[in-house]
Amino acid sequence: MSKILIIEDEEAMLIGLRDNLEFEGYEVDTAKRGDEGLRKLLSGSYDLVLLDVMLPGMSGFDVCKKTRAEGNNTPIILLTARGEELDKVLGLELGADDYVTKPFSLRELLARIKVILRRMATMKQDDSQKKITIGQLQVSFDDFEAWQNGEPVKMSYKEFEILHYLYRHAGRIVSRDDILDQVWGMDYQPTARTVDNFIVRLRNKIDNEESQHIITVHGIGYKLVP
Amino acid sequence: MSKILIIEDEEAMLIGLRDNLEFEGYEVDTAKRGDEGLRKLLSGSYDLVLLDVMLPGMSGFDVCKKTRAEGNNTPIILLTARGEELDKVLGLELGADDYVTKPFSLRELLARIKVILRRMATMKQDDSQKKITIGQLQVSFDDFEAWQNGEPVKMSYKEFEILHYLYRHAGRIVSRDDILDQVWGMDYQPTARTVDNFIVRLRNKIDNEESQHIITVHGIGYKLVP
DNA sequence: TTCCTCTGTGACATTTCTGTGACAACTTGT
DNA sequence: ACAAGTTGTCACAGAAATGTCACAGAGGAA
Repeated sequence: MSKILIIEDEEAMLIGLRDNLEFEGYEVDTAKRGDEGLRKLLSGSYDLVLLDVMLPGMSGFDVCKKTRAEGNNTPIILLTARGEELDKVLGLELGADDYVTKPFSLRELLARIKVILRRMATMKQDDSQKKITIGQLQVSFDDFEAWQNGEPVKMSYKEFEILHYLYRHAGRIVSRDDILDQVWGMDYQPTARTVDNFIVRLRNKIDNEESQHIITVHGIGYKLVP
Repeated sequence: MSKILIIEDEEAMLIGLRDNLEFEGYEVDTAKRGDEGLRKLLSGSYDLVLLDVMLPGMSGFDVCKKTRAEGNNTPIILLTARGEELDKVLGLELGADDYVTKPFSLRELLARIKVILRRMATMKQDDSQKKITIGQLQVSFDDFEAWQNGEPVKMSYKEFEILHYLYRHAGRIVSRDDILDQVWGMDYQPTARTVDNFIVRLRNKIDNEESQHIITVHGIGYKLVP
């Protein structure tokens, strides 16, 4: 389910929103200060943010501005008080996606949340096909592209094919012969040791000291754990 | 300037909106009945529609629904009365882009209009016959013209076609065969190496030392990054 | 015709990818 | 602990793919 971050200093409002959103099935995180909220927003991956304008630490407008300046496009709904009308315009031009005016009805807020989440969902589909993550590597098998925290990583065709085969059989053990048959085909095949060499190259891109994702099963083959 | 259609039966509201929008520089057309509004909407090409919910002839909801059913995606802002709150959700799920609740402030409405028109403007850019920029080259595919910082650059027909194909698939990898099929057609085709040669010629016009826009994906094909 | 541009090809240079062998490190069974 | 078998890893050479250039026809314009 969608994760929503609420940045709001008023205790009663915060609790009310949180409870209602959780009741609706959303996963909710909260922050009471502007700077704290910005930090959470930028670190965690939220699907939507409810952002009060009047905040200690840093104003909602500044949170909004800085978020966009960081290249983060998480949808933001501003919670404004009556009489901040001029600010509304500003707020929307600042990069917010929508706003509601206090006092607002819960139903209205929920409707706007639904609209924005739906819009996001439809936008996501086309802007990239499936990007999957294996260890510290993000991979798009359709586009033959790979990244490590945003930075493109070079991978050869064979490397993609072998990783793809492992991925399709993730959690199961595959033998070297399986890989040879599937990736190279029945006709011509190199040594089984060649597979080991490709495994090394893949490991260099996927694993690090802490986490091992391509597991050796001694005497049998390899296993990819996601 | 943007053309806005107002569908609203209340005379005072209609005139007030029209005058204000015209004052803001928009070109305005109006309709007082739902069916009349739908007809205008479908025939004329408006950039945005303000649509009242309570209308003689046909309700705003039906206008909205039928518009979308016809495949028309003109942005629609619903004008709803207080107490139609539940309808709001419905309205937005019906294909409307936004709504305001009467009585609304003019500034709020103008802000929402600006937001939607801006969103549309950024979406439109690709399908218009604008001059697009790839690297250090500006191209108009409709006119078969190209420039480098203002100076005309000679490009052959095939070069345009190949670049256009790459551009239409920008960000995605296209194989040499894809290009051959799309640019030369299925019947007669030159060598795949011919594609490479054209890529060289395009690169000379597009890339420079600092920035590479036509990327080689070894073993697969090429990719244009904007 | 003559001159020009555009296409497509071949040849060669350069880059990238594959596959192998050698040796080190590890696992397993005794 | 030891030997035998497996796997990890590296450097390197050959293979394959790509970059690049010069040039020859094709076709059009003067």
